[in-house]
Amino acid sequence: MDERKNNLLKEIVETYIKTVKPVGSKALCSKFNCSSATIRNEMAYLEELGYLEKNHISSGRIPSEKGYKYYVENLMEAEKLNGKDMLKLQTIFANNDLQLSDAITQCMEIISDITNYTSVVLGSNSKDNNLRQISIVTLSSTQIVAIVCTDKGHVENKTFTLKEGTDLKELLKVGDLVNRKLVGTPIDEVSERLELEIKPIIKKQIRQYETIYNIFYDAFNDFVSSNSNVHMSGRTKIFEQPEYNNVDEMKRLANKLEDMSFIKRIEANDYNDDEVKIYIGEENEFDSNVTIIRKKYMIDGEEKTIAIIGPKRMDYQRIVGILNYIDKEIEKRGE
Amino acid sequence: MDERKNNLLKEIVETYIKTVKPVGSKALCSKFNCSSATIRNEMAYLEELGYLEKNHISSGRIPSEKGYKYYVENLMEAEKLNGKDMLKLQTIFANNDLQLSDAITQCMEIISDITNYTSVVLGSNSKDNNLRQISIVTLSSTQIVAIVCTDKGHVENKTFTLKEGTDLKELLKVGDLVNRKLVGTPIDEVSERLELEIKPIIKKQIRQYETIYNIFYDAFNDFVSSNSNVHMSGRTKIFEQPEYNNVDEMKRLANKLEDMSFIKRIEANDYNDDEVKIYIGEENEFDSNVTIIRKKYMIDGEEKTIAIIGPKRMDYQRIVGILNYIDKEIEKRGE
DNA sequence: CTTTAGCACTCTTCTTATTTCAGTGCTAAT
DNA sequence: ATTAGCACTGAAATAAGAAGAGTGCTAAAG
Repeated sequence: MDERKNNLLKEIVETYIKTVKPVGSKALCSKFNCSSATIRNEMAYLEELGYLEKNHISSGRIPSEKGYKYYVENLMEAEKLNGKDMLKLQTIFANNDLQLSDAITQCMEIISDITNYTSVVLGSNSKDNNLRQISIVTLSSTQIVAIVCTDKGHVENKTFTLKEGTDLKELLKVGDLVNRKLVGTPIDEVSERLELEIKPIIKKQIRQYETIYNIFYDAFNDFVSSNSNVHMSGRTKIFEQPEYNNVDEMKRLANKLEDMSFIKRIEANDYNDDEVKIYIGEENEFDSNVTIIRKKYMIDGEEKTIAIIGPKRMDYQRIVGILNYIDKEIEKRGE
Repeated sequence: MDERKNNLLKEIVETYIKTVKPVGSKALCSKFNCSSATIRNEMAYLEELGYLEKNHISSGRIPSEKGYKYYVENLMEAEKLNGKDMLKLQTIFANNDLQLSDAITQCMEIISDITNYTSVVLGSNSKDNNLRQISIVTLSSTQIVAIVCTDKGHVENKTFTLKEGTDLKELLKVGDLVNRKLVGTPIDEVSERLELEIKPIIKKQIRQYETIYNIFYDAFNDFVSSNSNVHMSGRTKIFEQPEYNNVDEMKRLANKLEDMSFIKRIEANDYNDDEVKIYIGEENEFDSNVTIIRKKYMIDGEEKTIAIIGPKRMDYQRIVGILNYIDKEIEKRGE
């Protein structure tokens, strides 16, 4: 890979990102001061290495996933934030009355708007949350709400309709007991400790212990399986991208963007550093026909992942620039 | 409209619902024991009345919106629930451990699955909710969660990052004050009373009254504009319907199904009885190319609307049957 | 050894024409 | 009131052709 080959690949990737049309040899002559034949020779070589692909034998070249990856890792220039983009985001962060998490939400909205990509903010997994408090709010003699709050600030609630004659005082008493005994417990261990530590106690003291036990059990169980900790912006924006402008692709993507089991895959397992991470096509577990760029942040005391979902020929520079800019703004807030 | 004309219209509507293909005169001969010419005469008459339409001059007929409406109001037989449908729903309601609202959610999932329509459960408007309780949960010296709960069992929460040195005790004190003074207030009047009744008091007693006041103000304000009270199932199922099987329709619908300002229109203003209501095409405010069938229910003490969104040639009988069946099951529970 | 002009070849896309077919409206006869 | 018959319409499918962008390869030039 001599310098010209690098430049050529860079040029091809960047024009393809802009035009979405296979790049032919003629169009590149002027930029490289040589004939189309020379370009074709180089292209053939890049294709042999697996960086370029053809749709059919006589079409122009498009970057392969490997090509994008090489581009991102070796060729892409240090991202510089587009002035217009920055301006729009600045006005949001400038508003200091806004809670950080709200500012982020608004940001993602803007980003989806100006880029036509879909963006997701994923909160920390319920595993990393410990019980902070459970409150029982009574609505009537047969209706209550159980509200569970974790140390990361997640709140889940569930309304219960009780059997006529259930003793609310007993219910509240058990609530207090849970608060005294179980605060600090990881959310997904609460069920177990409820069974082992709370049940034996209330079995003796509480008449309708089974009904009441089930309420607490349900309240926590819903929490673990809940998905309230995901915020998506511009879910349909990605459909503006030409690669998805056909019925089958749209359906496929729309379905995945609805399905929590897919959304959860956006946050991968091997996730232990602070850099912007780029997952191109097959590299990501969400969908092999998209690229996901993501980064983690500390937002209002909680570790969150922001991910941008776009086509494989996503505007990498721009998105990396934006994500790093957000980082800076968050740091400013922290001071 | 003599009997034959009625039967003809009914037949046309029902075959079109099944086949999604314009209905020609020949296909109906055998059913009516007459020639296609006779059918054509009758069809021409029904078209003149506005019940039928043609795609082009020599195509078969499809029902117009007026035609569907006439069908629904005059021709459709008393809905009878399909046995298979009932069976699937029965098993859900049979599980008495399930809270009613959860059963409903599961139901909607099933309904979307078996019909390929989208379904929505809309909770009551925030206007109808009164403050039941606000809790302040402290997470750290600079982080708190404000949790607002209404008498209908809605819960909203918001995490706040406080300025270093904010007095948490004072914050909690104001929380108590709000609970003492404002419980029972309609949610959308809370802001006003906060300003008029709470602010003057804390202005005297609390040092950082402005910061603290803003927290409460924000917590309630978010509540009013929130949309957590909507649950949608099978958002993408409707795309299986052939009428939306093209890129433009899909985009249009997908956008509307994302947009709260459209979703809210599903629950109309003139909404004061218990019957199943059917809004065909232009009749509904959500989208002129769909039909919305909806009904209101009392679910866990709250009035909720269930709406099914499908094409104009929706299977009216089936959906009306299902919605009425749900009603019966809810009543059973109430006993 | 690298570059390039030239040319045959491939494949897509667009346009146009042709055919087929389902279905209609109208007329005149039953 | 019904129906057979027929001309007519428009959609959909198929085919054929032309244009165009782009390639690979060869042989000559630098």
